Amino acid sequence: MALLTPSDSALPREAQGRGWRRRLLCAPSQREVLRACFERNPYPGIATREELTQAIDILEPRVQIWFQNERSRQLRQHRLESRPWPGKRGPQESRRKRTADTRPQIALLLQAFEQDRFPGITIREELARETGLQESWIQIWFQNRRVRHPGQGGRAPAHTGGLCNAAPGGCPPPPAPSSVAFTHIGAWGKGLPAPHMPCVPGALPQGAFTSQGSRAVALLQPSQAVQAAGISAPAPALGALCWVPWLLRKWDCPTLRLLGGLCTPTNARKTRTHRAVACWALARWDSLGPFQLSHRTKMCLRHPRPSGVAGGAGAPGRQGGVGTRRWGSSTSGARDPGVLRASSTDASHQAPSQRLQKPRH
DNA sequence: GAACTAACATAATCAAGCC
DNA sequence: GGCTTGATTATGTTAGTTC
Repeated sequence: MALLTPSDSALPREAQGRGWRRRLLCAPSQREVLRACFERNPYPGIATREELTQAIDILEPRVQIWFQNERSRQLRQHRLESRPWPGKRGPQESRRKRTADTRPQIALLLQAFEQDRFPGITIREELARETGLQESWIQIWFQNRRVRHPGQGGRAPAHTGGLCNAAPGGCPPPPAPSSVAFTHIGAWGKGLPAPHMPCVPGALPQGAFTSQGSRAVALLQPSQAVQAAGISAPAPALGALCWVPWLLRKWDCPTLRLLGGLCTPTNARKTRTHRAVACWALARWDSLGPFQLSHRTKMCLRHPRPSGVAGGAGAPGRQGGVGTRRWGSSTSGARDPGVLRASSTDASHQAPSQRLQKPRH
């Protein structure tokens, strides 16, 4: 059943090794099967997806993407019509088995990651050939790698224009633990009092950074953050907020491991100490004013990304249809609201992506 | 040009498996 | 139990295709 009809359009970006995968055009019959399956279960496990792959001749990763997009559409539609989303029903289908030991191939991937953190389809397929791994696995590997090793690797995504994913050439080495002071991510605090750094090429000094990918989080240089917070301590040449999770791991610093009860992820044991991003615990910008000394040693976990905060592949300039959701209105029972989230409902929590416009290209 | 939608991005989380 | 890391989710943007 050869129903795949990729377009014949030119792929100049792919030719450069940075392009997107060629679009899959679902035939009506394929879509029908997918929709029928979606009706039965919008969250198919690997077994079902594999079955679909066999049935309609669409690769499993494409099936997975289709279900992601379809869920997104349906969820949006349900919200618009104020209908409850049925969510997961029936017994949970099993996940894909963890990919076996990939150590032999990792070196090659690391090398590729160093050169380019956002490989296009051509490069990913090339890596897949060389390693014998699936291209979709490589894509996931890069996703996870970018999140967990923000300071490593090469260029920012091509589509982010002037935004950088890290300073050119990656983040600078982290400062010594003794002098660390963390920046404040205004996006998740209330009433960010300080100016935003412009995110245009050349505007950010070495070591400054924007958030991952194109998610244009307003940020401060450490010195600015300290200044804004009224901290008199000398501002270290802190390179990047993106180091924080890394620091948490590497330094094993108890002062960075406080407030375990602040967020209550289901998997708290595994996430509590790692998924932290810098924000000064208890230091509510609006209510407490300048930091008090007692706050300096406290870190809190960042609450989950609020709905409406752009997490997407590109510029924040456009208002997506889903982007108007208020915080705390998650439709997913799986996502932990967290303590901070519960108090984060006012309009000052505007998504950073809505405040910081990325120059379009 | 607008609408639709596959592809891709993120953060957050779950969970397997190793130490 | 702590940690690493593969897999999955929700959500948002980009860009190709169709009308």
